[in-house]
Amino acid sequence: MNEKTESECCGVNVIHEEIVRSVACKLPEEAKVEELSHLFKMLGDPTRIKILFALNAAELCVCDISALLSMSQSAISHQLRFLKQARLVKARREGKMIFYSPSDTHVKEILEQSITHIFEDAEE
Amino acid sequence: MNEKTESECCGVNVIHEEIVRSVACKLPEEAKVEELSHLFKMLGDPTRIKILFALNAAELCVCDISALLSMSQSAISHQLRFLKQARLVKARREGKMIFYSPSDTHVKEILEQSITHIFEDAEE
DNA sequence: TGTATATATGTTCACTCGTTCATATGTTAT
DNA sequence: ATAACATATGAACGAGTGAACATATATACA
Repeated sequence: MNEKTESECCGVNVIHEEIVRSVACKLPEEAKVEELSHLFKMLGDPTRIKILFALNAAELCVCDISALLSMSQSAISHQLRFLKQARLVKARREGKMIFYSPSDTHVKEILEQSITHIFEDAEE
Repeated sequence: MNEKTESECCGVNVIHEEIVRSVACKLPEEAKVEELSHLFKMLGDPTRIKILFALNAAELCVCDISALLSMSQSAISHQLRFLKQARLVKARREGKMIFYSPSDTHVKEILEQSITHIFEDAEE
């Protein structure tokens, strides 16, 4: 159990040392990985996905989204907070209401590209 | 609290009924939303993202990934199982070892596009 | 000032999920 | 057959999180 190479790090034998070393250089920095996974965590919830799709179709207030998705105002507000913190949506106040809209077009593109992925999977 | 429109569904007043109705038609089906969120859940973990980046750089066996990420073989194997179930990676047996690689290029594109999103956010 | 409305937030609960430990499966070599 | 190795899997523990309830803030209007 101890005949491993010098690049050991966790008690596991490295089978293809050179390849592992070259791949290690190509991995993105930890901070970037964290940001990425956080973005995907935000997208990894059905409610938030529906909200994003809805906002891509039209600017909406919290109450409208609640009605649209048949969910409580509180639940929607909580999710919008997360989406806002993740800079996926932006808010605009108009009197008593606050209207939400996508903060940029990247999310929409990511969603569309992901749908493509699912489609092609289903067809194979 | 009861003067809502006929399109009520959860006890919330619908402010902009027409808009809500038009947006409702544009929402993807529930099944598709579930698939999407499941895909993003798979991407919403730093370990899995690193694995995907690594596999995009080179075909690797479990042991190599373990060494690369300084994590136990069991942990990597579990994550690979999820990624395989989600059809994000595929496996190829060669003797005692099993080599993993991306199942298609969509994931790579999604990852790259998402990095772009993060980059532009950081620059603003 | 009051009340009503629209949204935000704090707390709690239940559940999901990533990790670890121990064990099982499958392959190669002896 | 047995032993060694690479990987898979089952069980359990702990952290994270979505939703619901109650409450707080903010705006509009009387």
